Amino acid sequence: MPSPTPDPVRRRAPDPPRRRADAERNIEAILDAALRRLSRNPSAGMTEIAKAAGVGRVTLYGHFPSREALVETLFQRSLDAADDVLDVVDIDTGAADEALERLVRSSWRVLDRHRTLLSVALEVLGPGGVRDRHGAVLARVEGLVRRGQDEGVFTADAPPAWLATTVYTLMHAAAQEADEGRLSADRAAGVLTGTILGALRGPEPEEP
Amino acid sequence: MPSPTPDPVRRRAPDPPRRRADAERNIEAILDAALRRLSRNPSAGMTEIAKAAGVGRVTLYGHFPSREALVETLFQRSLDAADDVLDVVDIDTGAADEALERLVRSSWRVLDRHRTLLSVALEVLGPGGVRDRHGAVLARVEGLVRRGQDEGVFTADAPPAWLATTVYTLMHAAAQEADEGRLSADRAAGVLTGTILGALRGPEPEEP
DNA sequence: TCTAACTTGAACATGTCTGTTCGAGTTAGG
DNA sequence: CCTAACTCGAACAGACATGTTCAAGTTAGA
Repeated sequence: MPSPTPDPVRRRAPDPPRRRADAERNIEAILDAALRRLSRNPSAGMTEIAKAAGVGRVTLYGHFPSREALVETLFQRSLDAADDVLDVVDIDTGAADEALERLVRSSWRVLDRHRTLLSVALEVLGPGGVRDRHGAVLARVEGLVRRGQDEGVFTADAPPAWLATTVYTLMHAAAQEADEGRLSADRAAGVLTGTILGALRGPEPEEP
Repeated sequence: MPSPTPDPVRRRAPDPPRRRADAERNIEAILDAALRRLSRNPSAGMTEIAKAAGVGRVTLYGHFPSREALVETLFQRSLDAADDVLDVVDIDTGAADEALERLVRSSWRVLDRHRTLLSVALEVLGPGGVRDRHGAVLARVEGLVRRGQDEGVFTADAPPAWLATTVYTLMHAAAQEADEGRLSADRAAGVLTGTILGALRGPEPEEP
């Protein structure tokens, strides 16, 4: 049987089906490699991923019964990671614009790895749950935006959902630009937060 | 011979190899359909595109010898269209922020259709020329940004290339949000220009 | 009207991707 | 050290995409 033990992680359930150490290690290697390869090339195949993980193709299928299952796990992991960041950054404390700056500075780099993953998930898993699940994490940012609007530090002329998308989008863009060397890594963080804060502030109204 | 006449357009050369009217019509239909299908699903195949264009698969191959050739034509067309917009919008006239607002309002909708095309071109044509050719049109926006910085209406704390990317990225995002109904079409233009102008203005410095 | 240009479905060769199975070899861990 | 867990290459089946060819039908346009 190529199948080592039941299944790897699914959803937020650790569900630890005592696996051997090497299996555990390989699963990790596979997920890492998959994330890397898929964000570079969204149509990377199982063979390519297995090779990048330094693992046989059969082993890959042993842990993930299908490409879809692999993408699903990857996607869920990505969402969990985002959730963790939002927890750790303590999004509800302090002035909204300062909380946002903390958020941006702490996670724009990580977001890079996950930037193409959303489109892959959309293609493989279908728009069904994907939109909603991704929307759920965006909603947390949206909450922060709304708080900022109440505090008067963000413009109230734009819908919070749009401003949340703006944050997300610009973080992606900065990560990509930095990744391709068009934005120097050390200036990136400062420039990005400046741009985002400006965007959320909106255009200054001419008349009071 | 399934091949009607030489080739369809290539590059900026109209090169009109007298085609019959129906051929001309079909080519147009194919390009339209391809743009539509590919931006919805980047890995759409020739069969899918042909069907969407209401044309036989053989006819499609008659006009475009390969999928790559089709994407290439599509990509070039897209660049040409962008260039035309930049011409028509008269980017070098008036205050920089006003010129930018004209640009955004006139083309954010069109950009929607072309949003996924860049990634398709990257995958099919390779990063080689694609980056440069796309960069060339971005450079024109960058020029406008630089002018705005000189005039003092845009922040000088961020590199012009980054601000140009910001404009491009936010236009994409708005088009997508509007496309999926999360941003009402009538408010979209105003909200988007507000966000972009704010982003280019940057964060207000606390002290003078 | 007459012809060359054009379109078309079917069928084909080729290739790549996905999953699966087999059989034999490693390795973790009690 | 012994066994169950795990890995791996090779080889398979099926699906699907790309191009090509063929032979017969339509249609534009002079």
